[in-house]
Amino acid sequence: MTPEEAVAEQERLRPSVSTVTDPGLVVRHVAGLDVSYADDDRLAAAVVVLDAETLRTVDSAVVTGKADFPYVPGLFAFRELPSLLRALERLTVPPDLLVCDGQGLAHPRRFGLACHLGVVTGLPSVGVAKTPMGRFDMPADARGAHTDLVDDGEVVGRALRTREGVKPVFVSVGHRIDLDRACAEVLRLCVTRLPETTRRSDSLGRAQLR
DNA sequence: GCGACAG
DNA sequence: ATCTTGTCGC
Repeated sequence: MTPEEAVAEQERLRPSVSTVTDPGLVVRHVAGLDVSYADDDRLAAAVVVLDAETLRTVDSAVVTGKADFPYVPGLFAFRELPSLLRALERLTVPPDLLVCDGQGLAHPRRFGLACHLGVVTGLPSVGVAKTPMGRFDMPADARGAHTDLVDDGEVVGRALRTREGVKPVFVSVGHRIDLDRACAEVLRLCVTRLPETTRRSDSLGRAQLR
């Protein structure tokens, strides 16, 4: 797939994104997804499923593969999506929400990895990124404090303080969820700066490469 | 033309 | 993404 075709694919799928939360949505099992890279072109896609209440890991899956698409800002999903989908297929416990390592709507074409993964799977999803794709004012110090993440005049997400005294993370809607709920779900997954879903999938993936 | 640009 | 344990500070 060429970069041009990838962009066309994003524009084709983008209209399917929903920012509405199903009134009956109960998030009991949350999946965290992440991809780790080796020195060569090998990679490991990992997904863990946590009990949202206790934060216990109730399921996980890892797959190895090759990076067949280069890292291009704005086309990040095309590098990680194929392997992440393979890992998701291996789960036994079906997740109610996907927490992705990257942006959702906070993307130049409003279709980051979290949106892509959400639309393709049909599952609610949120993006949690460590660096912003847009401008923001620093939120207050308290855990839970947040400010708008703005790109091109639009509010595309939030800078969320998940822990006092540390840099905020950047939350944006992926699919089938609203921004308030997305932030609430992310916050309850945070013991340290990053959600437990992200931390555990990250360590599972890098362990697989060893 | 120059800088920006998730992981 | 990746290189990476102990250590400084509140």
